[in-house]
Formats: sequence, structure tokens, C-alpha cells
Amino acid sequence: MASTTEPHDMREAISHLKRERILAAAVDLFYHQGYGKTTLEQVANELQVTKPFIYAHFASKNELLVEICSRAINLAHESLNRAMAKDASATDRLQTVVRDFLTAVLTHQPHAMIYSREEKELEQKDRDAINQLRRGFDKRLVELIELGVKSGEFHADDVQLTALAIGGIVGWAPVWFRANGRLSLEQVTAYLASLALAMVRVKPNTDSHGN
Amino acid sequence: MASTTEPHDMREAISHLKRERILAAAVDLFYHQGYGKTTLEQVANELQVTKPFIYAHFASKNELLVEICSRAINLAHESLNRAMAKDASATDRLQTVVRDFLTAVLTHQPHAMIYSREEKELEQKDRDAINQLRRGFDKRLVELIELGVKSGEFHADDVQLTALAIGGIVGWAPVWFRANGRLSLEQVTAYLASLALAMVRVKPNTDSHGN
DNA sequence: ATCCAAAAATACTGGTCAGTATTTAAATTT
DNA sequence: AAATTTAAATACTGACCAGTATTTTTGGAT
Repeated sequence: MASTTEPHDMREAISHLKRERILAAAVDLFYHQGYGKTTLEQVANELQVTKPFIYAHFASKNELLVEICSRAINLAHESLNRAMAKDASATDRLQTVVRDFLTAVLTHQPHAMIYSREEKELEQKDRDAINQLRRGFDKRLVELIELGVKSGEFHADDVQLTALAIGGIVGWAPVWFRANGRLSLEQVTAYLASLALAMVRVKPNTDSHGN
Repeated sequence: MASTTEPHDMREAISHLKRERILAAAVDLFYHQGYGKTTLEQVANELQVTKPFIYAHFASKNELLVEICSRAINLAHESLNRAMAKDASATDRLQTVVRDFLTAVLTHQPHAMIYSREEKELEQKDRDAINQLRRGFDKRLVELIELGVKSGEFHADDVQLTALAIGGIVGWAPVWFRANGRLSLEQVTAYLASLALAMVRVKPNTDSHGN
């Protein structure tokens, strides 16, 4: 009885596992050497298998890249959805968005870096989907900041540029962040979120800064 | 008399001009297509010449990339030196540094993008020189912010992270900036500098935000 | 133990392209 | 204007590597 369905599930699970292993090895090598300098034979060696093994699970080298970049985007998208879902003050929400987004790009640092570096290697349609998200992030950020400005929580002379500046803080973080550095991921995300908030903080009265 | 030296200068000038043309074409193609997808034949076509013409002026494809990246770095270095040279308040200096640096990376957007994308294609030693500068920028920014904190001009709980956040705003700008966009380069640099300053602005008294 | 199916390895192909050897054209000299 | 040098084009080579055809191994079923 079980002998017909269970092995089937098993197969799928094994196939899935293999795909994941291949992707992990590819991520590692693309991250450290770049896409162009990495051969599929190197990816295979990393796993102690040979090249055709990879082709049993992926159609091409480029498909590996597409999968990696897609995951980077989806991760980002999901964290954005999560953060925007809850109903709170603009301040709380901005803080959550920045923290969650940062957490996503820093816990998947290689994905984020590969995507931003190798964007040009993608097919047009894949790239479009990706840039769509980038704009989505900025747009939602703009809306969020606008909300805060209208409610008096925030100050921003140019909402769009402010959103791009925050995007820069987040997008640049994978470039310098080191997982074993001086500060933990939580400390980094919390602090950078506070800096983002500082950019939209209402200005103090100009006469109040005394000495 | 002049017939021996003047033609010599002429030669050099012509050779220099050719090099510059080759570089400009390479910058254009590397920027739009990426280094890996650009062939030297395409670069040659762009100039209506052939491949050996390029090899008369550059030893290899990689040498083109090194030259482009080096220029990106030197530009940045120079703008940093210029901005730090003048003796002014920490506020004025930070504003100048951010504006000048942004001006440098945005007026040479393709150089900046090629460098950050294709870093991995460089030889180790070339890459080291480059990362040296990156750290140099952050370090000087740290020192500048520290100075402002000590003088009471700035507030920053973590000076290093603050510097990295400002670095992010600057480093990310070439990704989204469009020369013919809504705002001029001057408007963008001025506004982003003001946002950087907002991150180190001393906090207003917590009881002063009333309603 | 023998057969069968799958999964993986070995061994190969074809295209691309960086880099070069050879030839042709264009100045420059005398 | 013939000779010489310089500069560029044409035509080629060799390496690398993505992708594939063929063979071998493995493991499960009878």
C-alpha cells in the first residue's frame, strides 16, 4: 500500500534536496568568485559530483542565477508584506519595514549581493520582475512616509528622495556587513532603523538649540 | 627644429586621444551590458575600428576594466581630499564631503557602477587598492563625525554605523539616479547631504514634542 | 543470483572570443 | 616618386567551457 505513494514522496524530497544543495554551492561560488568566473564544474566539484548531475536538475547555468535572484526578491517582498501588514503608527511601521527588510538582505547576504552584481546577466523579463520589486519597495516607502508627513509624525521636504536614501542604507548594507563583526545583526538593523527615522524626524525649533 | 619635438608631442596627444576614446566606448558598453557580456569586437565596432586597434593601446580586456575602476576610485579620492581640506565646522565639512562625493559618483555614474558590479573581475592587488579607498572614506567619515560629536554639534550612538549609513546613501545613489530625472544633480546632492546631517542632528528634548 | 531501471560518470562537441601572426594601406622621409 | 616606417585591417589560433551523447554503476525487484 504505502509502497506506491511513499517512495514517490521520497523521490520528490530527494530531488528537492539535491536542487537545494546545488543552489547552495552555486550561491557560495557566485558570491565569492562572481558568476562569470565560476564554472559549473567548480559547482559540481564543491558537491563532489560531476557536471551532468547539475543538468539533471537545472536546464542551464543561467537558470541557477535566475533562481538565486528570484529568491532574493521574494525574500524581500515577503518581509515587506509582513512589515506593512500590521496596523500601527507611521513611526512604528517605518521602523518595522526597515528592520525587516534589512534582516532579509543580511540573513541572505550572498543572494542580495549576487542579485545586485549580476543583474545584467539576467534575461530581460527576469530583470523586469526584479526591478518591479525595487520600485515597489520605494513606492511603498514613499506612501508610508507621506502618511507620516500628513499625520505630522514625520518631516520630509522631498518624500521620494527620502525613500531613496533609506533604500540606500538598506541596499548598501550587504556590501559591508560581516556576520561575525563587532555588532550583531539585531543591533545593526535596530540602529539603522533608528537612523532612517532620524531622517524624517520633525525638526526641533531653530531657537531651541541654545549652546 | 620644431619638426623633431612637435610631431613627438602630437603623437602622444593622438595616442592619448585614442586611449580615451577606447575607454569611453568600453565604459559605455560595460555599463549597459556588463563586462562579461561585452566583447572587444563590440568595443571596436563602437569606434568603427577593429580589435587589434585596441590591443595597440591596451594589453588586455582586463586592463581596460582596471583603468576604469582606478579612475572611479581616484575621482572619489580627490573629491574627498578637496572636501576635507577646508577648515570649517563639522557640520559644514560633513555637508561638503557628502555633496562632493555624491557629485563625483553621479557625474561618473557608469564608472561607479562598473566598479561596484565588476569588482570581482579585478586582480587581487587592484581590488585591494580599491577597498583601501572604501575603508579610507568610511574611516575619514568616522573621524569627522567623532569630531562633531565631541564638539557637541552631532549626536551619534554608534559613529561607525552612522558612517556606513551615510556611505550607503552615497554608494547607492548611482543605482537609481537619472541625469534627466525630476531633480537636478545639484538638488539631489544638496538634499541627500541634508538627510545625512539629519542623521547626526542632536535630538530634541523628548518632552518638547507636545502633541 | 539475475534482470531492470535509475542515476551518475566519462568522454566528447561546438561555439565563442581573447589574444596574435600576417598582410595591406597610409603617411613620412629622402 | 621610390623607400621606409608606422598604423591599421584581415585572417587565424588556441583555450575555455556550456551543454550533450554515451557508457558505467548502483540499487531495488523478482
